[in-house]
Amino acid sequence: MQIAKRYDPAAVESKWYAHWEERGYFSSQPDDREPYAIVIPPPNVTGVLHMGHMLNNTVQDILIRKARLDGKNACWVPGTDHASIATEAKVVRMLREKGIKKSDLTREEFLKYAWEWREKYGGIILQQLRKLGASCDWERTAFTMDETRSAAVIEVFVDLYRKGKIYRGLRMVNWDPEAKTVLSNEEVLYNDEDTTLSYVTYPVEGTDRTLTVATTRPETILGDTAIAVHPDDERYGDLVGKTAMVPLVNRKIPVIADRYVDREFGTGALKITPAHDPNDYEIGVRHGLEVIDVLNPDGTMSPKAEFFVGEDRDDARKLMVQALQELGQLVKTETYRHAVGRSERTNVIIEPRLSRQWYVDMQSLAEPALKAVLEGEITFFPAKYQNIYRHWMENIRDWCISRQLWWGQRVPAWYLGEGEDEQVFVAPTADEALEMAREATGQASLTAADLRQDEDVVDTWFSSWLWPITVFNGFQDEKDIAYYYPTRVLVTGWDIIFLWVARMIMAGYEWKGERPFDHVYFTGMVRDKQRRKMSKQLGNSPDALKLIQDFGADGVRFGILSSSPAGGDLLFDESMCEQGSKFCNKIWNALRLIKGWQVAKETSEDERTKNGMAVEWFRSLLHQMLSESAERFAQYKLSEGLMSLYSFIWNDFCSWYLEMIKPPYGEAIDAETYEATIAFFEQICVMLHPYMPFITEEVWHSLRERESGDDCMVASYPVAGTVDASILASVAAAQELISKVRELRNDNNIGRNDPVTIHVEGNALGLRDHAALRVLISRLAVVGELEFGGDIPSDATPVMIRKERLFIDLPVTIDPEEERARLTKELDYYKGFVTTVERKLSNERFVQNAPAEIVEKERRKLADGQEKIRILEESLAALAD
RNA sequence: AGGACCAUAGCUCAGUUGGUUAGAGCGCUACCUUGACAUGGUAGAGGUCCCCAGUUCGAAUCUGGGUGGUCCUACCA
Repeated sequence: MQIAKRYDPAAVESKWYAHWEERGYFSSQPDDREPYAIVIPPPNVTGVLHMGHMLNNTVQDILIRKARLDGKNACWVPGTDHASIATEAKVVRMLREKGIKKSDLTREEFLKYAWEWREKYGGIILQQLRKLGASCDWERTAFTMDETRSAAVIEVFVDLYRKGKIYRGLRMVNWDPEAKTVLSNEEVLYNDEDTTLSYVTYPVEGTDRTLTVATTRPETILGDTAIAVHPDDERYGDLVGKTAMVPLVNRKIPVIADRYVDREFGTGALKITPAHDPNDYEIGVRHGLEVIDVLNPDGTMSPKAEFFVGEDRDDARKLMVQALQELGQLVKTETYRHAVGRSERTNVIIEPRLSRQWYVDMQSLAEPALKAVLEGEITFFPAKYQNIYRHWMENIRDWCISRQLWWGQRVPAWYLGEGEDEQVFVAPTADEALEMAREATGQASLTAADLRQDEDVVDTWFSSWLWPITVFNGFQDEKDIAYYYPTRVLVTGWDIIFLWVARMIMAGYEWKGERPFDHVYFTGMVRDKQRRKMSKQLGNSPDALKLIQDFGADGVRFGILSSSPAGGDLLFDESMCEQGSKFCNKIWNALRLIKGWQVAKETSEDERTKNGMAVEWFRSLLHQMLSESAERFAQYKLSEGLMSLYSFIWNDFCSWYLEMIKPPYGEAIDAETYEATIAFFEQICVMLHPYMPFITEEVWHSLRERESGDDCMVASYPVAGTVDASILASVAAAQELISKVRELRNDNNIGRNDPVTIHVEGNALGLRDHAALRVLISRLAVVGELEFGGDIPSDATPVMIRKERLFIDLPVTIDPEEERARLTKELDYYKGFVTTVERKLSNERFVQNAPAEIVEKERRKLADGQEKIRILEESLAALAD
């Protein structure tokens, strides 16, 4: 069989992905097997694959492929999120480029454009996931805004309303002036930023004094309705109750006293703008102050400001400062650093705004969700996120769920009447709402036209939090949900622990009475080598698809996983992908080597003996590997698992095992060893498959002819068997000896194929009785003669392996000085070693208190060390002769 | 301001309930084109386990304090 010289990922990957899909390996239906379900964190429907997705989905694919190989009914449900703010913003921008303003469109017209956009771009990211090898059940692809998911959202909204857990409230909210919608607290990100603190004076009527306040928002002065000082502040006590004058607008406002004011900050006097600051609002309520909203929803100054109307808040701020300066009411300005809240989606500065919105009362939802995590019903990996989770859950605040957008599920609330008389009817449909309205009012003549449906949609996360239930159509149909739910593990970034993870847990208990998943695996942030976040602005985010092109999907999967323990940030470096593609090449070349061998029925006895041992040795090693890897999977130590496989394949399999059994040039290998080797390679393929699915499938098929349906992806994961410790030990000793010989060759410039002689003292390493070991050493160390007894040449180099001595006789004479130096260095090491052990053992308290086995171990260490010193000194003395 | 987590080789990280004069991968250095692979091989250098104190026969590991970092929450005129 002719095998290409180079591994060609591109061709291999598309071939096998199509094959798997065609065979239906990705799809899952309930059956008698144990279910293993994962729901994907749905990427934004208009998004493109970035490094975060690559990490996240590689992890999920590894877990799901491993489960499949373990014989479980693996089901990975893919889908996308409608991401109302982000998508609506994109559609608005697209329309603007076409010269269409959103404000000129009706809701229906806009939604038509949005759906078109979604049809066109909505599948891109899912196509890209295929390139990565993701083995999702594509037939189950869901969308948070499709019919099933939307119906669930409405059902849940109505259900919560009827339970009294959803209400409407007038509050200060986080307003995004670009998206022109309210946001939840979790969608606002705070960062320290430099701003200017302006000191402004207000004249106080009936006195010749002024009050100076410090503010970062001079433009909101136009909406001031009071000045507050601390009641115990002696500086201002006599001014409380007097009237101050707002600059420019010349409005008369009271000077009030309130304990909220911090006497230490600024001047100790605080301007109160109830419309534009949450604390000012509270103070306003306490003192019955007027609320003057000087801003429009888009962040420009409203007519109520009287000045700078129509100017953006930033421009208005500058104009205001200028105006104050001209009036002589600006005392000074200074730079001030404080936390500024920005919209997670649009990155604009959040504007506090008073408005009426829908809220979910979180208290009762949070209780079982908190308990589940604290009591270990749901386990977090890594565990440290439990603390963060607990802290948030114990201090949870109500969730603002309405959004002033069109792209999303419309709030199922209908209103009758205006103002004070307004009545609300929450129902799944307009008809039911109408029925309710007729009943409530006793007016059978009411028609649909009398009711107005709420204009808002619900928060995207209000559909996402139902995801583990709705992807299995869990509000309509029992079949799938009963089988797959709870899912096994959720894999997601820790940054959405509150936005998503916590809320899914709440929803799980609220509607299914059960956890949505057993485990949560938190991935870290993907950063660049300098630990900077990947971002478009910095241009440090590599093109995911180009990486796959350059290194192959397997190479990229290797690179992205090889240094990213759960919860830890991933410092992405392309060179890790390169290492992955080199690894593919290594595996590929092992295949080429094996497939290049001639197989014979009969080979020499030496060969068969040696190979028999090599096969048994490697079998033990493989079993050891398997039992270790089970624990690693259970603990989600995936990168460790990959790295140990890497070393197992590269070092143990390629560098040792294959070299051990490699037939001499021009000769053939015996059929038995050959078959065993093919079987080993197959098991290696299966073990590596979850990490690197493509090359393993290709190698699997190159190893031998297969019947249709005999694919690596659906093979059985090997089971750990017994480990022969004695064979591992004797081969390890042989490896040590072989390395010593190589080291000596290297140090003395002796060619790889120049034979050396080894003199064995006594029965060192049991070599007298172990033919296989003798052949092995002779072959790998290129030993001409292996001699027992007889005279040992005085210039032969002694080496210590396991307390036993052998002499390596090189075809050149070693410089006695260099040899002395080498031996002295080794002697020094052991002397130091023995000293520390002796010190320990001569300490009576150690001998008394330490466990017997530890003391015994130390005694053995001492004896071994002393023996080595004896031999080394002997050798040094011999050298002196 | 309160809290969480972290600090081990140049870099990224392992290091079980305290018990190898501290490990891996990458990188670095030297040598080697040999017949699967130079996308390779052989070897080497490189660490006061952040600092100080304590507990202990014994501390990278446990406790306290300090320093530095990351993050969360709340507030911030």
